[in-house]
Amino acid sequence: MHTEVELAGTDGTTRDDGGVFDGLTEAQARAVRHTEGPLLVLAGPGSGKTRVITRRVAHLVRCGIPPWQILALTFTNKAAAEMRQRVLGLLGEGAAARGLTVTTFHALCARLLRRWADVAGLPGLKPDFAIFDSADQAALMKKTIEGLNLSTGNWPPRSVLARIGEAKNDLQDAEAFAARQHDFAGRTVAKIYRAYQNALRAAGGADFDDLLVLTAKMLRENAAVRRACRERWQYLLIDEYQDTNRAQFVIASLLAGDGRDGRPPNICAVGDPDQSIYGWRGADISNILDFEKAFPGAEVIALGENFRSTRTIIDAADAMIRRNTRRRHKTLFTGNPRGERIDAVSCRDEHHEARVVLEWLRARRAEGLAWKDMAVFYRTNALSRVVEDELRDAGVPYVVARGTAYFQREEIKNAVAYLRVVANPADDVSLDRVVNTPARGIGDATLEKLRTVAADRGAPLFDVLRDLASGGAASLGVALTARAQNAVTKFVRTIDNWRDAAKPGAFMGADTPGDYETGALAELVERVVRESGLEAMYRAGRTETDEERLANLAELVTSAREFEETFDPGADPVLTDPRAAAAGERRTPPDVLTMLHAYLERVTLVADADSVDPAQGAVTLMTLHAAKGLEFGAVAMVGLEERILPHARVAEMPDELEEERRLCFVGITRAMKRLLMTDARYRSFRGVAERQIASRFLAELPPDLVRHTDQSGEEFGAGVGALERPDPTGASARAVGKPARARAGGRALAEGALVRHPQFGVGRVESVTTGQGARARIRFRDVGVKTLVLEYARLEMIDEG
DNA sequence: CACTCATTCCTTTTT
DNA sequence: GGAATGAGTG
Repeated sequence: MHTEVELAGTDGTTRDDGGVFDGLTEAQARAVRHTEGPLLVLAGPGSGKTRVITRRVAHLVRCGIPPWQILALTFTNKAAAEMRQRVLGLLGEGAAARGLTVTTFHALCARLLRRWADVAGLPGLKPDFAIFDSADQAALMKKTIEGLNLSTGNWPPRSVLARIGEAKNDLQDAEAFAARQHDFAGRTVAKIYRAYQNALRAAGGADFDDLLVLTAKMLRENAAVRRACRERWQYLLIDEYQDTNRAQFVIASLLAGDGRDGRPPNICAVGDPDQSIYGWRGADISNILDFEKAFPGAEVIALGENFRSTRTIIDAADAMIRRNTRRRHKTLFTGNPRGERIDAVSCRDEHHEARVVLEWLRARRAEGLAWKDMAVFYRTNALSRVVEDELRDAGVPYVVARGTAYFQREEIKNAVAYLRVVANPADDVSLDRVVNTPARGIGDATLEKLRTVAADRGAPLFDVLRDLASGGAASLGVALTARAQNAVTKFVRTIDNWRDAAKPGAFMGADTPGDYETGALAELVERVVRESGLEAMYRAGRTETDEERLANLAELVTSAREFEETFDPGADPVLTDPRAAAAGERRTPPDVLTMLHAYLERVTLVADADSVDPAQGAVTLMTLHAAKGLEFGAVAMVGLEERILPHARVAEMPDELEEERRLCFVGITRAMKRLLMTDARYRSFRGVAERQIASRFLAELPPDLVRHTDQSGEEFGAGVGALERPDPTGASARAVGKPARARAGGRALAEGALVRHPQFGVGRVESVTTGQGARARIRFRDVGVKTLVLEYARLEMIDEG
């Protein structure tokens, strides 16, 4: 990266020793200068937070602190990468920063656990544990609930997981949780909690929450581990401190110490209580509100001056956020010009809203702003689709910030599941996914028998498969066809072959002394993609999506290669001795299995926000949550309606209103120059148009700062959206889109007709049903056959056929 | 055992 | 509007 350019361009600084203080305000400089003892930096939006953090790290190093004694923690990989990049820019890429640890909470915990799990007395957790993401968690939870003969209808896996997650964030293990439950529902959840943890450990897994909880437990209960960590990291810096939960607070406190050993807690927490938006995930805003209670004698520095936005935007944001009660007073102000008023437009429905947003963005473009300097924010992901359609139809380039999307794709999940089984054959969840994908004759009936054996033995399923492969069905006491047995044997061989290839000291099956060769991991990934049959499976399909899938699999190999190339054992907090790393000493190179673990860790811990890349020349679409920490010249916020922002949940949980207001505050303060906020009078949820009320937050903005136009009564362009335009009265909205006969674009639809779908493109109708919920089966030229509900599918008639 | 078709449910936000 | 699940057929 061009760190030098960036450095000179944004700061005007040089590499001179005094450079770290150049261009800083008095308050910023104080925060940089403070090195010993607890420090809390209350950094308002656009107050130069990142700059302060990076300068502070550079200053510490300049003061003679060895870089490997510094630990900087963030919440996202992107934030970590950015911070590292900027620090390196200040210090130079060379040895000056070697050993500096900049990472996320979750990644740090994963590493610490791998390093010490077996010595720290964490029952059942093996160092090669797999990290279970939310999809894995849900799958395992479903199995667990069914295993207890409970119904997933009464005990929805997602809500049970949410409850257990809350308990975990509060550091209650299954026993502690059980002790607090007195009613039937609570006791049942406690039972599920215990069973879930057992299943998780049996599968050699740890979920996201476990990473934090177990690390907190380990640091608390194991003095040796605690000492080792404290010895290594003497200076602790935590970004977005307002988002820390109880477990993270405990980890931070234990790493910082309480000063009783004669060393002051050198913890620097940076954050803004007004931007705390992860309360639902267990983040505890009291951590930052009561920082001085936890760390007596802490210095507190408020950065209230905003360098990002116009005065209008800052004044509006400040007026709104002042209504919150749970906050630390901090006046927002800016020396920037007043700028334009905020645009607020009331629209007729979501399609009209999308059109309004499009035209507004075009106007900004006409004023000379680049697409990449514009963004659209929304409260829920579901709101993005209509905007996407509009931008796509208009030919406006856009990207949706969905970093996890790539790894959620079926083909990638499959390939990753194979890799996870290679890394850890006990991972039953991943094994379930791949054992018969692609179909290889190991069907449900066969698996059911083998699962029973595994359950009886209390062993992972793969062990049973392996025994079957070597000893035959009779040895397990089950009856299986020879065909099934052969299929299993072949599968086990395949997996074991890969494992052998990845074993320490082995290189693609052959023993290779000496260094780890870059490319070995990518080669393993490539082999898995090919030999698993996944490649052949997607190659067999000839549709465009199959081609896309093949391309994605190829991309996975590339990503593994890139990972290898950028992997730096010296930067790893626990793999190598930091002093040795700092001295540039060569260490034992990692084996392929170690690399595989590290790679899977990386793959599992990606977040949506990680994928935001403003370098592309496109409008960025994202949730308000993902927007935190970013800035754009022009921002459009859609869906400013009651039950959306603030979210409907507030009706039941009034306490959450303040967090919704903070979310709105975060959105507003991302805008540098121009801001548009829209609401729609009618909006469709699950296909039903509902009457909407403008958000109370709009009314909280000082009227003189806003230019409001009400277009909700106006007519707008007919055409594509005509079918589902709701009736203005709302009462008969459903009737409008439900003609007795199947129609598209107002014309009768019959077999053989040629139609266009806004997303799927051109297709021919194969069959059609009439009446309530009329559907048409359409063969699309590009995406294959789809069955669409005519009421919702915005079909355009090309030829009646 | 694999594939196709129909029904159900869905909706916060994410490491 | 669509994904995920479940029933039924070849």
